[in-house]
Amino acid sequence: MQGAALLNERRCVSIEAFGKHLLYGFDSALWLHIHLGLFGRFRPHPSPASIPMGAVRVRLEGPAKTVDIHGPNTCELLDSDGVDKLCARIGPDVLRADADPDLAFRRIANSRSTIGQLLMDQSVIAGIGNIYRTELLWRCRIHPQTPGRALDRAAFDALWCDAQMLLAEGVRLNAIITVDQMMVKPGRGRYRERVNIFGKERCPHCENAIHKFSLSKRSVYACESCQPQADPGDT
DNA sequence: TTGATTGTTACCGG
DNA sequence: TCCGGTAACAATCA
Repeated sequence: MQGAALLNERRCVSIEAFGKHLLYGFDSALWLHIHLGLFGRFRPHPSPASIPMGAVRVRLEGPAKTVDIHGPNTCELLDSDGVDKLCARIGPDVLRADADPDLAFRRIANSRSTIGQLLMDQSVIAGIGNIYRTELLWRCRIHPQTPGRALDRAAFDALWCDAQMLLAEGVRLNAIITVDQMMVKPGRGRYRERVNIFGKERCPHCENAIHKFSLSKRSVYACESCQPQADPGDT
């Protein structure tokens, strides 16, 4: 936070997103790097906003709106060199036009780790979180414990395309929605009606029980019937 | 009041 | 070099 004063009265001239990392470019060649992590939140207020409430790390003030950023995982100032280093360690972002899916495929195809773990590794593919991991793999009929090297190019391409589509919808509706035919944002509440198997007990496709287990220290769900595990001999 | 959780990184050891 | 495990940190909700 010691650098925050450097941005006083500065104008934000560009905003970039690399996966879940946000970069606000200022006319002073400085970048504000924000990662919201698990708990970070943007809270908008009409301008002029009153005194910040709670643990506000950054306030971005415009003529009409003011946005307070609470509880980000990362909140720091970077110069161009720092931005280059950050970009170098983030894998291709499915939502970016300049993303290179070949790079993601090579990293997956050369890894003994499971696809469930690899999808959570931001240096492999950026932007996919825990809910999208479960939902994408279910939609593509891939078991989370399939080794990366067992995934063929066609399966990867299907996964990449579905991720592009789902994440774009997520941006459009500002909500994680992975069920088909939900073109509008549902009302407030939890995700139960927005997802297929995450946090569910039954598979909507075959009605079999959903298996919950831990992968990369996070809960993952799978339908053992719709997402059969690869024969260990295949790897 | 407590536990779970839409995430990431550093560090250590095998 | 790769990978697994652990710890740290953040805020909110049921």
